[in-house]
Amino acid sequence: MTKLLKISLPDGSVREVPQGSTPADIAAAIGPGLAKAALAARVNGELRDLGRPFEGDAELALVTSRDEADALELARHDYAHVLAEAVQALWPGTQITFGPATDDGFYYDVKAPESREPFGMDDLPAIEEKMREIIRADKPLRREVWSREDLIAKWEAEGEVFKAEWAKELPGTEELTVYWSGNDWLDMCRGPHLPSTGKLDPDAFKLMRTAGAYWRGDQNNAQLTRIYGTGWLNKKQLQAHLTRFEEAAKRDHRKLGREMDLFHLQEEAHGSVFWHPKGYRIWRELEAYMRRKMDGAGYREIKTPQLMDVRQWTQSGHWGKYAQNMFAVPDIVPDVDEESGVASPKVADDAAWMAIKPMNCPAHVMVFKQGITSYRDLPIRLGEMGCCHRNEPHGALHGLMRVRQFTQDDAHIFCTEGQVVSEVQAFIALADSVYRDFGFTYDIKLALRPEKRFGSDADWDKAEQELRDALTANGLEWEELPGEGAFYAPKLEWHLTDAIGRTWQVGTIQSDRVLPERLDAHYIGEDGEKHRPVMLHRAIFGSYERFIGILIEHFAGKLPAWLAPVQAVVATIVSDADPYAEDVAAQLRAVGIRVETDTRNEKINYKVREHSLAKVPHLLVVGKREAEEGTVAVRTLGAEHQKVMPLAEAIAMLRSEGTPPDLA
RNA sequence: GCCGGCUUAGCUCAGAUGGUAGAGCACCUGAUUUGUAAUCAGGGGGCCACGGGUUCGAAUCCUGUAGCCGGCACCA
Repeated sequence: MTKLLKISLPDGSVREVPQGSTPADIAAAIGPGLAKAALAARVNGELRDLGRPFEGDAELALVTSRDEADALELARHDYAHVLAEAVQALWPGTQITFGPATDDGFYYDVKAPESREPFGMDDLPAIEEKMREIIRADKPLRREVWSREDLIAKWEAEGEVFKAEWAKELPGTEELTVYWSGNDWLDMCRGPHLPSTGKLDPDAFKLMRTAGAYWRGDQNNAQLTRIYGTGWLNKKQLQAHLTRFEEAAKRDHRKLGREMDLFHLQEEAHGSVFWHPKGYRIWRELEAYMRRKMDGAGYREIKTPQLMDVRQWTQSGHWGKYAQNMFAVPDIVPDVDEESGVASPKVADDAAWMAIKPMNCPAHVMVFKQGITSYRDLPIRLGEMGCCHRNEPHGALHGLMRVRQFTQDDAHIFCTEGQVVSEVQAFIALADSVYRDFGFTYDIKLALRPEKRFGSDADWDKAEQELRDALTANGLEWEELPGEGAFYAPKLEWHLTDAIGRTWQVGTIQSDRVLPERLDAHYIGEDGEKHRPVMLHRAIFGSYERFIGILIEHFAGKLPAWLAPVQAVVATIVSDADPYAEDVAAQLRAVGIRVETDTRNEKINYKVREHSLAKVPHLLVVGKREAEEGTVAVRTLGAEHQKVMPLAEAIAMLRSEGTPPDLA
């Protein structure tokens, strides 16, 4: 007699079913509605196909579209498969590789057949149409276990060199599976999948773009075409996503930077920013804010050279590791032809080379090393608004977010072994207070030792544990990222979440025992002997350029009043009010409010529109009435109506709103 | 750096099939003195990214370079 399997359901009930039963059978037994709605199953917590038989007694939870995270993951994975099937149906000879789900959809990396060019945007509509066909055909997705040899043979027979390569490396110990789409197409895949392509909504996905991607993420390998799509459970979700996508485009800092006249970039200095008066005003406010924060936290600000002899960078290890990303400058005087004024620099073979600093650390160690430091002086916290240059790969440059010249809110804390945890704790608190002031929430990640690194394992163990201890002491949770640390130190990273849910890595603290060693920094301990200090590298904004870019996108250009380049505009309705407008502006200026007047001969509608688009927080409209009564009509950005108030009240309001959060 | 795309006035963009450029906004001038998101009229403005080639003739075709855009790789 065959033994019945006991399947327990989330409601606590237990069903007994014969061997070979599947979650789909249970769903059908419960009711036809559930049978139709079921997309997959969680069997003992593991997400599985509906049609995959139980292997023993189990806890079962059926997954429907109400289990959104699971349902989306399944749908996106299936969209990816359908995408690959569609591309191969349209262009036989296309090689397929991988196609995972992403945060908002899916992609598949493919290689176009030799007979045609790589796929491009123009191909997307045809592929989408073919995908819809496959979805409407409601092809069953069937799991099958294959031997490794059969898989390799299949891929080799079909000229799928990437798939064959991968199959050869799959561990022999694991059960290898394929999924059929109907009876005519299959892909090697761990699964799980929906029961059939018809469970996908043909109107809930959209192919977004194509891009190059390397096979297995290695730039020495073949370049494939990655086809990106966004995929959802229904059309409404897709629409909502596309709207969000447009929203993100509207707040693009490159676009707003031009519209708001904050900065520009140009070919002659690509990757370096030309800050305009309004953009630099934001910078100055941020810098003043950060100085107050750092002064208050016991940092002392220094300024160190832009150019240092390459010897210094060799000693620190940066020249060896990053020379290709550094700007090197020969220490020479170019010949100048007196007549023509033409300079012709020649670099002698024995010329001394200098390099523009790509970071501030070695220079800070040099400052630390001046004189003799006692343990009584520690910790020493040296801060610098350090302007650095890195010759980034050209394809990496992106507006303010990735530049070749940037200024960090940098600092290095030199401390004893025993002070590390409390210094990290203090920094965690400082960073928190800053991010709160800007209205960001964040997640903290701990990046652990990379494969290529300096320093002993014992030191790495200690350094990583100190960071964990500091987080624990501050009652915080974190995620660990193996292999992501810097070559000299593990790091904590602050990942901010902005107003539309995107994340940005900004702040960091790294506990470094390598650089003090390499540059021979020491202090005199209680015992009168020389000791190595630990060096904590840390930044909160990261770089001013990038942080301003993030702020622009976070606030969609509508910066809080304390950061707004122009905090108020006094606009006149009739020219009779001009003298009063100037008087109002003068009074505002006298209390430190950044104000402009607009007395142009234009309609008030025109002025309101223009200053609203310029994202000026407050518009003070004055006409005959206000001039006579000593009032202003205040129109706040985003509001549909205005409020008439006595000038004194308006000044008080603007002063309070324009006060930086740390001074409020 | 790699793959694909793009580059026309300050900005956003039109300019099949080759015949040396156009709109809106912005700017300037004039009129208008206006009550909360575009007043009207006139005017000026372009080495069509840059270099080479094909052609009687190139913004249009070919080619090289640069920058930008979307990714990839990189990110001390």
